[in-house]
Amino acid sequence: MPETSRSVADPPQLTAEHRELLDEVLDKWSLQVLDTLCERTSRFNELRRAIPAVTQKSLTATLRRLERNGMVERVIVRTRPIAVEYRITPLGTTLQELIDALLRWTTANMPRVQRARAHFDEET
Amino acid sequence: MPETSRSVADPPQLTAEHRELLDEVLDKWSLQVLDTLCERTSRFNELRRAIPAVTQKSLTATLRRLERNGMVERVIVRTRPIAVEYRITPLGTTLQELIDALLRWTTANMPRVQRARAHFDEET
DNA sequence: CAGGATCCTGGAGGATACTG
DNA sequence: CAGTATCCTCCAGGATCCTG
Repeated sequence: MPETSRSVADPPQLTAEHRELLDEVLDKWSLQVLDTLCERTSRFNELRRAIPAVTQKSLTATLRRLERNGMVERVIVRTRPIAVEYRITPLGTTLQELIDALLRWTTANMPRVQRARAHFDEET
Repeated sequence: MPETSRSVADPPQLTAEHRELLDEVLDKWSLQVLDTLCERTSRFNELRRAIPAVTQKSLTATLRRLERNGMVERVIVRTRPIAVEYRITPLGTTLQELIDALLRWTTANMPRVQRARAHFDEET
């Protein structure tokens, strides 16, 4: 069948829906939150301490977003005062593997990038 | 040496530098620009037509950013009027492979994500 | 054709104060 | 402790007009 075939692994189409999911899940704070939760389940204020630069508002928003998309699970512990634990889900773990691939790529190619930048910046 | 060892593939550290590179290179329009240029070298207005939603300003900014980071190459063709070709670099190709991995992940997991969202949204 | 220059606006996200 | 509720700022990015 002479379909206009692409390469071997047939890269999927980038729709607005996929773009939006990536935005929600790869956003500024999500990477650090997921990274922290991969090491161990944490409570709200533990996360704040693990990620000092995040504000309470942004952390809440990030956790809600990740929870809504099924990346983390929110577990309420009925003590007094209340405690809330955040743990990564299996789906979140698959995402973390992807993020690690991103970080390995940046690490491996940062020198080339910096040379490209230096070259670009010194022109004119 | 009893360093605090991590897992097998030792996931690299997320520094501000790496975060910033990912932001510059995985941004809203970059994915579509890279995707288009992977299929074939294109000129400015070809890109505009390939990505109808992008404004001229945003496309220019995206191309400059990608060029600065060594992902695309800008080739000036001295005709009248002038023509400019944008082609993907080897480094850009490695990035595209990564993006394809992202898209494969979203494609594979979109059903789970949508179930998670439905579940989350119907709770009160 | 391939941009540069301006003006403008929405909405992300910080700071701060309060609460079940 | 784990959030909500407001207010406010800032700037990415769209719309528009102009040019080598």
